[in-house]
Amino acid sequence: MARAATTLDPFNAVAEPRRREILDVLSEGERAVNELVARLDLPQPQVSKHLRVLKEVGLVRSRSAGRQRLYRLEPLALKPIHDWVKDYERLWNERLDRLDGYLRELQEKEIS
Amino acid sequence: MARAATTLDPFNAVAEPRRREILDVLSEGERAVNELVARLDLPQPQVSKHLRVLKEVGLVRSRSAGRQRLYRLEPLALKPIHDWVKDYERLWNERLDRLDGYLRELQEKEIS
DNA sequence: TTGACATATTCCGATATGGGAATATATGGT
DNA sequence: ACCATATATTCCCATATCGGAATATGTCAA
Repeated sequence: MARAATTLDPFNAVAEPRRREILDVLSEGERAVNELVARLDLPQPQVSKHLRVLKEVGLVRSRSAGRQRLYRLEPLALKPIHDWVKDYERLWNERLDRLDGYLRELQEKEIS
Repeated sequence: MARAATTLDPFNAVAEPRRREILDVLSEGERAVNELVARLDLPQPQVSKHLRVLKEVGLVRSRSAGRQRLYRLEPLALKPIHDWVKDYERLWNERLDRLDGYLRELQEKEIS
């Protein structure tokens, strides 16, 4: 077995920087493949392929409009990622607090 | 070129479920490879290999203690991921709000 | 129907990945 | 020095990945 399929979960889908860029653009609103290609300066097939992956994990939805295909973000599909990292936020805040405390200590010594 | 190296950024490192599990255990505190192996029921070499990746992206640090090697989490290295998804939180909350509003509307109609 | 435009799919090649097994490299105890 | 324990590394394999190029599919317009 190689790496887990990108299509399985949002973590994998989002591991690809280009796909994150696509999502970033879509966070501004619905966009045609066309516009994404122009915006990201990527070959059209690559964009379509990335969109396919994003769609399979439920991160985007699409609808047809004339000969264009409009993609929109499905932000809720990112929640699992958020939920996972959120728990770690506490940990690094504690660390920063300790660092802060340490710096204050140093400063007091300096003053005295 | 194939997929970007897992060792490049935390997004890739964390895309692997086993590595997320390792981090989850380490979030409880420093652990020896030994203990991780027992906890996760994985072959020792795999654990060491995953730890290597996590170390290269700065997600963990290690220190020697006798013949054991203790690994500890470096939570701050997860912040880039948090920062990225955080911006989307607003979007899905808005969506949920609209859904909520819609449900209230329905309810009011029902009452009247 | 034919042609232009928009998007999706397929085929190919290079590469990185994760797992397994075996082995190497510490380090401590006797 | 020798052995046991703890961990890291290496080798090999099957497979999935991304990129590029070419091509297929779909849709509108004249």
